[in-house]
Amino acid sequence: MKIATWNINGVKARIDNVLAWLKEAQPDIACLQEIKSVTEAFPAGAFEDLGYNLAVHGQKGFNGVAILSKLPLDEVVEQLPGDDADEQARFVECVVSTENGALRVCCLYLPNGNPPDTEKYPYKLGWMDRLQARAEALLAAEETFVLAGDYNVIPEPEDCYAPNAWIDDALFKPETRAAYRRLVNLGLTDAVRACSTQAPLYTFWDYQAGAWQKNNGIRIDHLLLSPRAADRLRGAAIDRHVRAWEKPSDHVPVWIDLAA
DNA sequence: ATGTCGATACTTTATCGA
Repeated sequence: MKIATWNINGVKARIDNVLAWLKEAQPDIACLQEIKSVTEAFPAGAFEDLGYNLAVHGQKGFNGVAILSKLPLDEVVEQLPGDDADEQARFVECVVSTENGALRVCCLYLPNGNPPDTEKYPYKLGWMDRLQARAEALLAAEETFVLAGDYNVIPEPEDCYAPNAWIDDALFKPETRAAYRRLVNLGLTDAVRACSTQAPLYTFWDYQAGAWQKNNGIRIDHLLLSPRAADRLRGAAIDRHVRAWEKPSDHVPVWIDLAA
């Protein structure tokens, strides 16, 4: 089965691209970030017509996430536990039934955190602590799960075009990378890195300064797999050709192929 | 070279977030 993640940068602006990509890629499950829409305004019918069940956690103007799934959604959680005062729509997770048992898919839009000398950065690090706790709880329950989304984290220097230019950025600061390493070191598998011998591998190219034309990209969209999910990993890919389409998102879809 | 987008509001241009 194919599970994808894609920051679409606005569902209203991107609906034609998203539908075209869904028809081309045929993912079983697609985790979308930055829908920039309230739940009520999300174009559910267009996705239901393609055979998808929906779990949408929207917000006015910014953020917003959604899961599209061809399998029925047995359970949906719309909040990352750990802070009831957090009103930003950055998380939705679901459980689906597969031939190999229950699979939990978490769709996350981790805070950007810039500029780092503002309250935005501690919010990002706090959010990463909560994600760590969520992963620990699911591992303790021996669940099979995938954490898919826009992490706004450049894991390693080889994941960006000019590491020295990113040193003070919230996406690459040592504290950010350390928090991401703590998460992975729980025993999770970075699917794209596990399936590739290449570097660099980018998933985002800024709209500015001809970043796409110069291939000045960064790798910030990740699928982290629990051990039981990693055992079923058959492949992973980045659909970078989508960045060359008309009116593209600044991110491209990233997907994995799991056995059954 | 902070060079581009998308969404919002007491809109028709400035702002915010990325």
